Amino acid sequence: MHTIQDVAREAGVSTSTVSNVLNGRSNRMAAETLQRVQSAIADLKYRPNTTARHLKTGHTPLIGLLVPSMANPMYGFIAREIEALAQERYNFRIMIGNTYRDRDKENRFFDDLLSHGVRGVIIISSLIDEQHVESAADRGLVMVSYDRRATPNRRSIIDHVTVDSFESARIATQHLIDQGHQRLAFVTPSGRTMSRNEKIAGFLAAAKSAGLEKIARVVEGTPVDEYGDSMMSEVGRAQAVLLADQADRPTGVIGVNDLMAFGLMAGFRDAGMAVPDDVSVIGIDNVFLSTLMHPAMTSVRLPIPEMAQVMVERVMSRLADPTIPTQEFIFQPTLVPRGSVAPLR
Amino acid sequence: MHTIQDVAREAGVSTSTVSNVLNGRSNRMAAETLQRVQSAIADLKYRPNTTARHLKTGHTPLIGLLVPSMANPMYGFIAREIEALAQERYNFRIMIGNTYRDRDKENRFFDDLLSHGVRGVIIISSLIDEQHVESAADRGLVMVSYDRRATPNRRSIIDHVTVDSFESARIATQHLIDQGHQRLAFVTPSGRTMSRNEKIAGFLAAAKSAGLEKIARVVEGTPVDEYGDSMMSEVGRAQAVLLADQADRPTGVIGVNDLMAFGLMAGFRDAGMAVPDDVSVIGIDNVFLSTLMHPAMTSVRLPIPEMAQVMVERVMSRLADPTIPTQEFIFQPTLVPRGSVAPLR
DNA sequence: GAAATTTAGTGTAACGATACAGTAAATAAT
DNA sequence: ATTATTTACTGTATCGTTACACTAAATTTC
Repeated sequence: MHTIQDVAREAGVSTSTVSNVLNGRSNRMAAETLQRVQSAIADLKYRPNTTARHLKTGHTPLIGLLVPSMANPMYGFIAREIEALAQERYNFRIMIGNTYRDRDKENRFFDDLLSHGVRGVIIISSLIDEQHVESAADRGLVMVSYDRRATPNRRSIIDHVTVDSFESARIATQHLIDQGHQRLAFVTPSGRTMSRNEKIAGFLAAAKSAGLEKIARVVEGTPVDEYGDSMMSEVGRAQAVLLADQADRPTGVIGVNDLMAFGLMAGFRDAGMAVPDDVSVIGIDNVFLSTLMHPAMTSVRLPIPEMAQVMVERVMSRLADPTIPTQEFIFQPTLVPRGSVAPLR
Repeated sequence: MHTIQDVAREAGVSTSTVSNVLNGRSNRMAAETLQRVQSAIADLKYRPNTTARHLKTGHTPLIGLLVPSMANPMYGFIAREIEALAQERYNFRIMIGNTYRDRDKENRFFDDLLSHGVRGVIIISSLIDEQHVESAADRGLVMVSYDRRATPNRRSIIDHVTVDSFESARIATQHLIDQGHQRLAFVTPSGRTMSRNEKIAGFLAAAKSAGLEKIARVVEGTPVDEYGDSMMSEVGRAQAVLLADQADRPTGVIGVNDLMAFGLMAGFRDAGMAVPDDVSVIGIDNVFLSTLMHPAMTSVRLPIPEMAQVMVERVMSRLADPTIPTQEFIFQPTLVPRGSVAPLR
């Protein structure tokens, strides 16, 4: 690996001049000098040392990305979008970590990010309490949070980019109601997150507006542990078997997300029920796998590419100018009807 | 953020002494001094600047991870395993990138890794030609390659950790043969990778040993573009529809991987065929979603956690001592029978 | 009791870049 | 013709660490 000094020597100029070339200040030199420096750079295949740059400037072309689990196809999809945008549009790379919705793991990642000098962070976490995220922002991190609403009437020091979770569950529920379903259930793993709470509220609101609030049920399964969300489906599967066994079993079931709903479909089948003939199932996320299920699963689409774009733009803008006020961006979900929901017989 | 100087001042010692404490050379000082430094560190909540450390020592606790696409659940799973191990066991973080099986993207990532001073790299890529990977290793990267065999009779400068792809396809095919299937097809997207080639060979070998080589067919679909492997299933789906339309259509079909096989199952259903009654389908990878399919999909398990562990251990060992000779690690796959394969009627 | 060794530190030059002040020569202004 | 300004650079301190050479005092050895 060559250094800027090698280039300077090769081109017969000072390191300052090479640095100027590197940083686009070529107006300060003769065209011929620029040429010489450029060919020296090319000849030596010189690439600036990001670490040294960083130490001097305080900036590093890296952003942190915290996801609950990369093994969850939804987060894999979001991560892919974010990485691609950051890389192609801004030449930034991604430092990624699994946090398993664990506050301590999140905190440890913040520490590492700080010690690496990384200042831009996108965090996918929907833990109820975001105190630790706020205090990480206090320590200098430029934070964009996904899947969480801002606290109302309170100026936050972090950006929030989220889908309207209330609405996503509401339209899923409404879809079931529109198909004549009355005995409704919403299934979630145990352990409350902000988006889960909102979805529950959306579910309940839809049920209530149809006069169904008395029989609408929120079913809380076992917790989803750190093994990253393959558990999610298993929880759904187990709950479906339990639900199927009940006399007044629901005819329309909403999964807190697609993985849960996949599990629900499998579980109902395990219990001898047909989807959608005996029970309708709907998920939220619209991961690409929904179309591969049998029947293809009805779901609620989240505009991930659009949201990823806003998240990346936001970190980048606020990294460039930290005085920009934070904002909350709320995206609207849309229903994607497929085969797992049928009219009530 | 405090620096080592702040700590030195606070503790009333030199920065050298603080550095010694930081690097575990506490034998060189009085117990009382160690105490003072430690409490200064705690009081100031001091954390060493990784960047400055790196510039000085040439080491950075970061490894690069190249995956074709994080949106592919298989790679998400592998990435999760690798990240967790690197973090928990070695306190290393991960710089990740999607490469879409594109040599230029891989090369650009190598450049960035080098400029960031990252030396340990795990690359998941199975491009036929690994010249560029070798030359990245020449430039100083400690490489561990997944899903590729080493070139026979040739000492490589990169480690290879892979499942026996030939065998994975062979046992999948043999399973179909054992169930009485004779008209076999192996479906892959167009574009050859090393592991795809080996799987094709394994498929053909199994067919041949059963005297079926004349009718065994390798079906190559359209290419899978950069949109990261949701395409994979779509290719399978389209090919299944095409296959279903043929008079001598296969009764046993192997997908190059689970995503492909998911698509195949969906496509056969689209064409009015029942799985497994009319056609048996088997995948390779055994992603957790296989169990959620209807019917649950038979697949071939790859020992990912074990492989991830070897990969991480290998980068770490060779990072510590680059003179360690490279090795090839080949893991054996196992059949996981489920419901998508049935005896030929 | 002098010399040798150990203990408990310290001082300073790097690592590879950039920022900023400085400068010599060329050109422009009056 | 003198001064002012612009052009085209260069020198050096600095970012936060660590490595290594160094030292003064205390202890051990002979």
